[in-house]
Amino acid sequence: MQRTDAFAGFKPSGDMLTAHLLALLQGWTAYGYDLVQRLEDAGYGDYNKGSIYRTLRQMERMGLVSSDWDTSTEGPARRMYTVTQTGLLFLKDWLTLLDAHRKDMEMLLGMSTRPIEPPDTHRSPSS
Amino acid sequence: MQRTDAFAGFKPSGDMLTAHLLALLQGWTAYGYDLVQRLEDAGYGDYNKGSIYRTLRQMERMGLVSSDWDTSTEGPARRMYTVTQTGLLFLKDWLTLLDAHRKDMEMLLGMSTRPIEPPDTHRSPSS
DNA sequence: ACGATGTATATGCGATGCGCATCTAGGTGT
DNA sequence: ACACCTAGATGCGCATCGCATATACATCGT
Repeated sequence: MQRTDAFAGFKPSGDMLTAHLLALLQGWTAYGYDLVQRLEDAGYGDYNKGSIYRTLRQMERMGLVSSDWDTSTEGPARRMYTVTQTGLLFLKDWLTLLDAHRKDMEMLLGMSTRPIEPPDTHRSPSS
Repeated sequence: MQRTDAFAGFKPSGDMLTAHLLALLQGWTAYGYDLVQRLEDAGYGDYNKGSIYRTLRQMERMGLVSSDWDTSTEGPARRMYTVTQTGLLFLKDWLTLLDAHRKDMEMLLGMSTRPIEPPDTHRSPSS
């Protein structure tokens, strides 16, 4: 997390990448290279190629997906990933957390999603 | 990110903590100890005490907040934080990103926010 | 036969982030 | 003198991540 100005070059990763991958995998099996390209083409964040492979393996260690090799196609073997029930629960929990966080934000920012305007001068009522 | 089962003991941090702190600071000044307690009491995630102080300093390095010492009160001096315009922009961008991510998720999960049910047996139509 | 290119996965390195525990230090009460 | 509360900060060890690079199989052109 070190986008220089406000979010310039933000690269989501970690939990967000995990969520993206789980969502892409939900209902189908897929392999890494395909996911890399789909994330790239669809413009869902510009993730790092290596991070995607590593995150998939990590997700497997966490039990969110399972994998096995597919040698039936031409070209190099593909590691096919399938979402587990734990993975689906994780995805559900992630969305729940997102909503809770969003609600927290709205609460803290004044009960409504009014746009945030930078004040010309900030007040400081000092506790 | 290594909650064992689905999200057990999830501790949001990084961007989420930054967002929480910015939201708490928006419109007022505050100091770390106060923020620690407010986050704790309000149940906005159970953040680590040390992480909060370090995140605040990091936010300052990023230009999201500015700080100066307050020695006017009794007790040890307090480092008072104030949100900058960059901080407000960051907060706005964060919420925009959250919404975009949420929309991505809905899109990928089938155009609706239908609850995700773990299937009793998962299908694998293979590519 | 052989090198270039495309497909597919993985890892080493250096930097950063974070949880946990601990430390410093001032102030208050007994 | 001592315990306790307030307030902020740091050292250690581990995980994460971007970037670059490595490995390997297959296809195509010459």
